[in-house]
Amino acid sequence: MPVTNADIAAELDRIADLLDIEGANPFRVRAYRRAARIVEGLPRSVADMLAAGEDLDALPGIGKDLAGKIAAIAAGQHPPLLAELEREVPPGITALLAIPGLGPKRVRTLYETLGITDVAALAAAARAGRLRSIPGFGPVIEAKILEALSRGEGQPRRLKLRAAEQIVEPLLRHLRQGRGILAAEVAGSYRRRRETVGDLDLVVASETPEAAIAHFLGYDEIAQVAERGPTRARVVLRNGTQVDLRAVEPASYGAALLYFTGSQAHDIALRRIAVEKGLKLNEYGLFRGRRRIAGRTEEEIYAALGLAPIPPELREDLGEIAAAREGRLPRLVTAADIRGDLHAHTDATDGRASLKDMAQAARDRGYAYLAITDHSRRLTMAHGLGPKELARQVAAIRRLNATLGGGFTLLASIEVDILEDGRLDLPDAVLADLDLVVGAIHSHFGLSREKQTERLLRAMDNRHLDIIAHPTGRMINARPPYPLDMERLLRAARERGCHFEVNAQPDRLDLSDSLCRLAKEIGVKVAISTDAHGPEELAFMRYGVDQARRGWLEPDDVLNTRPLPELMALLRRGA
DNA sequence: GCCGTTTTCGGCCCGACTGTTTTCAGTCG
Repeated sequence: MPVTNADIAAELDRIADLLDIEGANPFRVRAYRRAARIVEGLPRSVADMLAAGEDLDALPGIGKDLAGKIAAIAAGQHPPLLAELEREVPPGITALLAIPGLGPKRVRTLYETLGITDVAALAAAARAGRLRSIPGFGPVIEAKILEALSRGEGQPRRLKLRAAEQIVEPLLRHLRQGRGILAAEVAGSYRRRRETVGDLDLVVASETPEAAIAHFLGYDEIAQVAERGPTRARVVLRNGTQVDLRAVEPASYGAALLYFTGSQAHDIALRRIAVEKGLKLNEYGLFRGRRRIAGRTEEEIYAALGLAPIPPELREDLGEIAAAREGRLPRLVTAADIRGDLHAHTDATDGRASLKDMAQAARDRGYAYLAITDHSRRLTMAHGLGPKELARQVAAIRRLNATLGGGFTLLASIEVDILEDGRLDLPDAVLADLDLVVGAIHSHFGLSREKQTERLLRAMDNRHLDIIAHPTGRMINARPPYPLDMERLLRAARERGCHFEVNAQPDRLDLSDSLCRLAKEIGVKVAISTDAHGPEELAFMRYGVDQARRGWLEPDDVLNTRPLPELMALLRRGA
């Protein structure tokens, strides 16, 4: 079993947790956590980078020591530091940190006074009323722990972005109706458009922050108020989502938005810049001494720090600050740049709408083209098309195009199955008649990394294949990506003139943000496609665009920002 | 543990809220 970047990040987080519980230097703990986030966000596997002879300590935030430990973990070794920590602190104890209200200090106290090392022992002690007598604890904390345990907390639950949106929209409507609320926005990872969000962070501007808090607390979906103060409240909604609201005066709104949008690493980096300039940055503004020199908008704060305004999607401390300082931030792709969709199904296979309805919906969105990519025959459960059925569909598409007019074109295409050995599921002669060919893996997810990579390489050897759809097969919160050598695949794609998809289904978002960035670095253009199975799913485009933006993609990096003739010229058959 | 056209040692972002405290530690983001 290869050691993935996620595995390495988890080990680094475990070291950080154990060090934290031991009472180590907090900056040392932070270094491990920061390294975990860096490794997690790398587009390429650490194992590959090491095999290529790259120095991990070239990454900002990773020095010689951490580079050595990461290499050891990647090689499947147990770092001596971790072994040592596990001798001193029972390793299972880190699970207690996931319980709200329990941090490293209290967890350590629980261990030292009552010998508690796991959730079951904690629950037993709390039920027996033994926590309240520990110094620093009391009856209220004991009750809160019991309540958290009864809610089954301890396992952080992250919502997919689309689910979060459905919670956010009515909540924002409620807030914006509040008297004296001048602006309201969702910040946090939601605003950065991460594929999943933990909790929701709201920021409102009001001359009377306390009244704004009171209005927020009147929202009828609130199940429990966990905290409330004059400028901040924290609640849990009926559906279990935690929502934090921060209310500030308009002069601080930009500063508060900046602070609560994060990421934390981005915020810390900005504050360091402020300190270097003899300034102080907090959620109320940017200050020289006691005088506020910026705060009403994010833009004026960035400007005062000598930075171009940084779009929320880039705020991960992954190079955006240097780019903003040097005036080389990307001009990110937007939904308005998209001219068409290159992956959609109809009721000929597993879609829900007719060819005509899908065409109509795409045209109504202002698109110039829509590729119809039904499944091929191998996918029997989706009633995949064989050569004859496909020929009939192609003829129907040509006929429909003759009647549609208005600068809109349906493209005859297919989502052809990539078989276990890398061959495509339809004969070349059939594929040659199509406008473009999208290929995808739908079976044999369990192949070794080597075999899965070879499979896709072989598929790309077929010159009819234009785009690899949902390249890693991952399903967010449900199925990990199958192991692939993505760097090798992207380099091969560039050589062959093949392209990769950013599948915009909110459950997929595949390529991910960091893989988008890798594709751009290697020079492979991507198609942002919805894989719509009905007209309404054409609207998923914006989720794909969001991921592409997180991956630093500009309009030129995206195939379907182009008018049809330019698009066709970029495909292999046009070359 | 990281990092440095001020530094290779001595810094490291900043504040709100809670509960348990008689003035503040712990947690959280």
